[in-house]
Amino acid sequence: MLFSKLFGKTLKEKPTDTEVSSHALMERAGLISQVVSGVYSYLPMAWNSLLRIESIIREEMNTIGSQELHLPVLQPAELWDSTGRKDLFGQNLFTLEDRRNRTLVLAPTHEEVLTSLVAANVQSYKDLPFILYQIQTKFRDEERPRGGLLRCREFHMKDAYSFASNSDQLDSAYEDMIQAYNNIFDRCGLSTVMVEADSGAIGGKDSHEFIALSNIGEDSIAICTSCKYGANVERAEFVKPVNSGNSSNATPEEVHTPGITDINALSSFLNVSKSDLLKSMFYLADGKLIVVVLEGDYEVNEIKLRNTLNIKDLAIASDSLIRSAGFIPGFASPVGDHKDVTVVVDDSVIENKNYVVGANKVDYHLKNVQYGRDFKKTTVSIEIGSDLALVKDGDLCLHCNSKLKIEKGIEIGHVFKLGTAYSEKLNAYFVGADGVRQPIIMGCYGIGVGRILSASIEQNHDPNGIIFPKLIAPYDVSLLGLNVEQEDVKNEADSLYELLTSSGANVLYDDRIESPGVKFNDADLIGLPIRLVVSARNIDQGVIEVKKRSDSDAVKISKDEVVKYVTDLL
RNA sequence: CGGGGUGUGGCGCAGCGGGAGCGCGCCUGUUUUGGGAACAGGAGGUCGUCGGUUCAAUCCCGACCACCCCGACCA
Repeated sequence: MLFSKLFGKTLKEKPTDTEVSSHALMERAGLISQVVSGVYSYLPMAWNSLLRIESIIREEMNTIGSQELHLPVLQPAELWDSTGRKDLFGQNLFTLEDRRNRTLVLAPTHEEVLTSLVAANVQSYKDLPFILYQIQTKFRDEERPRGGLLRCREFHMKDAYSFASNSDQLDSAYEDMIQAYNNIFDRCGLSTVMVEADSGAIGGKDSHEFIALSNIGEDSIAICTSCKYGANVERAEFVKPVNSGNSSNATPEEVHTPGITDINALSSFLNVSKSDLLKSMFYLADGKLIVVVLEGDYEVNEIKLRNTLNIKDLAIASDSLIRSAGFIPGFASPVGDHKDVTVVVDDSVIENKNYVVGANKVDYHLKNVQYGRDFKKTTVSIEIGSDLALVKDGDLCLHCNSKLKIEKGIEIGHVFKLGTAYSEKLNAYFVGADGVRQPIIMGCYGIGVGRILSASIEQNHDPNGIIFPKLIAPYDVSLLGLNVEQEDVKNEADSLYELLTSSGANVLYDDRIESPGVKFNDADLIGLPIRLVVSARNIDQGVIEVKKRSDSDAVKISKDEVVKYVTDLL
């Protein structure tokens, strides 16, 4: 490719509306251009990269025996009603009407269409198992798109679905997929970790996310510093120490605590550790007031809370609501008789004794309070020992007791064992060897193609620009002709371009009449893996200068050997 | 959905009740040539939209829209 013909201009300055570096660099290097919030045009260089990423994905998907197909974006809304996901996606679902006033949706994902397609094509266990996948544009009306290609409203995603007649087949597809994902991210130059994930409202049992570590990421994960455990903080579990303190059965006693309304103040006022205090958090859950009780050094994990109680709408309760239920904010606790309130207790509270809790009376707390005797969980059918606490940095790993570390990252892949939730709703059944009709067991597996590009740039850049991993770079080589107005430079650069191109390299040849500084800076900004310099000075020495974008120094290679040298690096 | 910010040429920005400007980029010419060259000349803008105030609005007032950030939310 001749730089003089390349569509897409580089910019000297960072565009105003870009905050994260990958986004700014992609705009500056002329890779993408925003059309509206969360929607981008991919210019030729970005498109080259995305196609290379897609072909890596295809290779790895095909290697594990998946078949590619292509499903529509435009889908009838009723299909989404049949699984209840129209409501679940809610505002995030783009909907439109056709000329006959039929409501259609722009698909945010494809479980529904594919499962109904499969339902019509699978009758017997002999038809199973198999994996289907596609790379498709998806639409989600995100409330807050951000970070360029990191969170878009229109984006490319690879989605794969496995269909099995028994759980061994599902497990095996899941394992194959994990292996394929690791290969894909590896080849794309990404450093990722696989962690346990929350499987959400219609999820199955197992679910893992692939996270590209990055401090601009929107996901937080807890990783064990010693063993292999890692989980999204949404579901991360950790050791909750049992207090060794006194285990006497002292009776509750009021303590005067004037103006002490929060855990930190109470802890220092009474000179007891926060884990000896109980925190009562009030929520409005699907219209009902609930109080979550946990030790003072923990925060409520709202995802765990939602999952445990199967809550759809969850919000912090207002002070007025708390008061009207007979509690005093700041001095509230579940101790006492509270008919209309559901009490939910974190498992850390079950074993320990002699907590300090609010007295439901202004300026007073109670000490020597214990679960079971002085208050208990009410009504709801949760098992004792529900874990409702949010992991924090330094908590201990349940598996090896080492410290957990909290990291941020970008979710670039997600795998789920869906089970039979979709096949039951969409009537995708098969007849087993025993003659019994049963639902197909499913898994689903997504990868954000644009997110791979963004995350990869996020992990691979320096102050001068992008440092493209070699397998996903838009071109392999930047060939700079310095002062190509000089005939010998132009001839030399032209012929090197021909030689490299014919030996299989994808070369971006900077043939522009521009000063050397401009060319060096653009080459750094675009960040192709290898840079070659042809100049009068180098011609005199009979060499071509070769520099890897990731290295700081260049090497001089003789003209005759440079093509081999470069193609060996590819 | 709450809070904050910004809308002026392709990009980055300044400005101001009465001539729409600067830097970068772009075009032409001359000189230059290894890390964003110099000089000269030139093209390019309904100042986000609508309404109001005023003799006069890019500027003041109001509404709306768009975009960005923080939070909430998010298989």
